[in-house]
Amino acid sequence: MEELKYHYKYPHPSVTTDCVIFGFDGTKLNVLLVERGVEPYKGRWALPGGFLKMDESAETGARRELFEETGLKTGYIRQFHTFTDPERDPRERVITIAFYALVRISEVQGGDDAAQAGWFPVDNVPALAFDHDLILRRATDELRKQIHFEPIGFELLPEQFTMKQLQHLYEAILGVTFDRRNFYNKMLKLGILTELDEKVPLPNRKLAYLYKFNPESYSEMKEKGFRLEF
Amino acid sequence: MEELKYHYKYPHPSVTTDCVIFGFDGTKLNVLLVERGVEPYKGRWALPGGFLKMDESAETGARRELFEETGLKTGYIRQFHTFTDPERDPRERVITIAFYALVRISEVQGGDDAAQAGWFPVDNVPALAFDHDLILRRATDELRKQIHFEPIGFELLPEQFTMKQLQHLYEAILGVTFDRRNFYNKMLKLGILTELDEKVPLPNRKLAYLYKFNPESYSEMKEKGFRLEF
DNA sequence: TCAAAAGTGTTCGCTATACACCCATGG
DNA sequence: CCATGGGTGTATAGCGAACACTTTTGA
Repeated sequence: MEELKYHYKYPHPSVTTDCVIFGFDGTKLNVLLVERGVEPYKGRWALPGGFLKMDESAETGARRELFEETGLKTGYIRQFHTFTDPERDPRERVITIAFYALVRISEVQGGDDAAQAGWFPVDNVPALAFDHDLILRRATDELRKQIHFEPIGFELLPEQFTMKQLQHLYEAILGVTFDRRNFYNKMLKLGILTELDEKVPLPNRKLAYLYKFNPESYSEMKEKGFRLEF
Repeated sequence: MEELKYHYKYPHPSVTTDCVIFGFDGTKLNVLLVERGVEPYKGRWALPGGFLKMDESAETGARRELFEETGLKTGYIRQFHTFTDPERDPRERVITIAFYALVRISEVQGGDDAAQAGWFPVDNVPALAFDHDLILRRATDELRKQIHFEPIGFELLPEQFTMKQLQHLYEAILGVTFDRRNFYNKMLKLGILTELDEKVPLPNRKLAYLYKFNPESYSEMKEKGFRLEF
């Protein structure tokens, strides 16, 4: 029998973190899922996550998971909701603190984890374990809200990108289409992009300007009380 | 010695909910605090909160706390962040799921709780127990963000209110001042207010129109894809 | 020379803002 | 009759949305 070494006067729930890892493949918003190797929901796809250690904050725990699954040590990660339905885990009471992370698919290394992992378009995922469908939906909603007010989209693109790539990203996240010229103007007027000297040949087509996100000028604007709105 | 009846293979944190209860006194945004009767931080003011029961969701727990402190069974309540710093409680590992609630001060009954409770202006609270200063600050920030996109301010006012009261509320929350005429026009154009037939005499002055929030027309607009923006 | 995609500028309508006068009430 | 504060409308500027032509390159 297992040794039960930890004793409390009152019952305590288990606490986990789960992480919705978003990536962009140039066309669609994708999410990284892992296949469960153990019961319950063995063989089902699920969000990467795990138990919170007693000496780490939730964000530290979520970053640990992120690293274990993608090999990435930086990147945007944000806590967005804690899921606490008493029935959400069939075994015992488990509450989970949910995060979403934005990563560059190209920089992702296979996880150390033996678990099978894969990218899926967010609008076409298989049935997930536990309440992870709900968590994914909530994360997508939050990302959509967030991108109106914070320049987080750049975390999903290479450091240097074309305007068209950026437009596709916004369109994929928000589920709308923009007029190309208006999008260009609006983005440039925000003043948070730096135009690079180099141009890049598109897939056997002509040359396009490259841009990069300019965090300094964004911080500057934010300090001056500027409220980004896209 | 206490009886330790609950046993686990791995250590589990304690989980609490804390609730930032906002009220509006006509001039300033206020928060309900309770005085702690036990160590640690005995005698310090703190946010109402308590341990999550094993068979209730976090929101149910937070509503229970809300009722115990204010006697209110309805009202707006929203989870906004979970605080997990390992050092946030000096006794043991405690994570807290934080909510904010919006109530009408006038409807608040004294809590059943023996604890001393009181309203404080959010910009002038005493030093709080634990990390409750931080939680309060974060709640205020969230409320400010939220009120731009959701018609939640009405939860803080009487059912019937004058335009001036509504303006004062928005000004108190956002920390700005509005032009009276523009505020009137903007609010009325949103189409979520019903003008009542009755007028009310202001404090020994003339008569003013009364309005009430119209949730039906708001739901209708929301379904049509209208995005409220104030 | 033709197709595909990038770069660029103008017009128009709407919305946000700034602003002033009249009226009702109570003292 | 005077002071206080509520109710109302207009003029202007800035922003967002709609929109077309030219240029480059590879096939």
